[in-house]
Amino acid sequence: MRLLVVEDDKHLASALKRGLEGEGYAVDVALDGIEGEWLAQENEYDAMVLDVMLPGLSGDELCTRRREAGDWTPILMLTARSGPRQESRALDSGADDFLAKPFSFMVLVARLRALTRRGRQERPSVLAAGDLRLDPASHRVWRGDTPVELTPRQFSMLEFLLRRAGEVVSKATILSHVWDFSFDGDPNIVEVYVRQLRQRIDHPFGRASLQTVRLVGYRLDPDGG
Amino acid sequence: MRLLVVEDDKHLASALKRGLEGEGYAVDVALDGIEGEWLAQENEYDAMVLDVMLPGLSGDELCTRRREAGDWTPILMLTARSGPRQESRALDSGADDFLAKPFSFMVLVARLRALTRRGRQERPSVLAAGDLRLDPASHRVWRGDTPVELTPRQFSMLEFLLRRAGEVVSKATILSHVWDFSFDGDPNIVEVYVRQLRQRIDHPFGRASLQTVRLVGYRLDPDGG
DNA sequence: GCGCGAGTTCAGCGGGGGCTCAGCCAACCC
DNA sequence: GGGTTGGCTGAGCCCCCGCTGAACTCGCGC
Repeated sequence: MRLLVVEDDKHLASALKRGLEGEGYAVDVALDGIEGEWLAQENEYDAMVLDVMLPGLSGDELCTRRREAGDWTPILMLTARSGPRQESRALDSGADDFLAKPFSFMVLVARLRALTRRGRQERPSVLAAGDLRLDPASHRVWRGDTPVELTPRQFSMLEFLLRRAGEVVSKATILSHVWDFSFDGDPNIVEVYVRQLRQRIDHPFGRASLQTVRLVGYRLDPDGG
Repeated sequence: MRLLVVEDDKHLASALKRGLEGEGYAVDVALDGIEGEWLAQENEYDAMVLDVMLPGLSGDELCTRRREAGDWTPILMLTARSGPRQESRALDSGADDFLAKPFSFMVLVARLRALTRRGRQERPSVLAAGDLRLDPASHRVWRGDTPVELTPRQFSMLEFLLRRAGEVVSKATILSHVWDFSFDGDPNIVEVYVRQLRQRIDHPFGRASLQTVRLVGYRLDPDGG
């Protein structure tokens, strides 16, 4: 069982490391969000413990970004004080559990054990909106029972839209998440791919799941159109 | 299947490496305990073979420390002489099995096979995708009733793909699991082996079980094509 | 030594996916 | 209705990725 602890308070961080190692975990520690994200990208952990307040990249953001990257490692968030605001934000961003500081070490261990036992199986293996389904692992898409062929870029864009089904997503957001950060080409590319997606997941089936919200962006109907 | 061998006798170490690679394992070698611990920390092996007597850090100590770090990779310990003292120390330190020098290579392979089989919870003895079957123990492959001849590396790659049937696996993932860490050659090698596999398990049977997912990787059809 | 087979490297190719662009159309405002 | 703005469309170019065949190395057995 390998854990990642992201905590900027050095004292707490080393205490957690020693304590959790005593419980039989292998523990990696990062002192800020940037380093944490790097480690999370490069390694496969059985669970992560994130502080909400972090320099560089907050726990919330880090959590969101891991989920967007398709990483469903169990995440336990440490919130500064038991404020319902922080707690709900933590869960919204995709955390599996949270713990308010100050906390008892035994409670932390118990929660972690629950998380790692629950483990990996119940990650949403398939994203869906109505009868539109996408499986990130096998890289395949269906409308109902009909398989749909998509190019990698089309797939990546649909995956992103599905993770935000029901929300309106701006073209800029799509650009920055689906295209490389350094992309500085014609933003029209988003429209081009919207069209390609519609031609593959909507038109042949007489649907309209991918809606235009003029001047704002696009919205994927969570019911599939 | 990836192994770590920690053995300070260079002659024996390289013999083990070659022999085990001939059995289809990817093998990393460390010549002392320190290097061994480093590699064990940084990588996830399917089993480790440790010599008891090692410069730097003895096999016993290394074993103990891996267990303390929460690493329960199956460990086979090589003891210098069949002394009950060494054997019991080996098992006490958390090893799963031991073998007294001098030993027969066939016995080593058999014990390793038992360990890696036991390791993950009761994996099926025969891997299959549709009518494509692979038996890790006897090292044989069939398409339907027709036996298929594969070289060790081809076999190892097919075994890995079968264990992840249905998923898309990237070339980098394949490289790191089927080749050992010191390999830094042309990644094109994966494409070459994909082609060889297709020529043996697909083309003669008019199948297409090994699919290319452009820019992402390869996927073995869990139904065999 | 010689031949063989496995593993690896390499260069060329062919196609398809990514992206651009210019023109068209629909919506909104006056 | 006319103008303006933003989104849609279809064609086309280009380059990257994956495929392929052949050559080379190395170890091993005869």
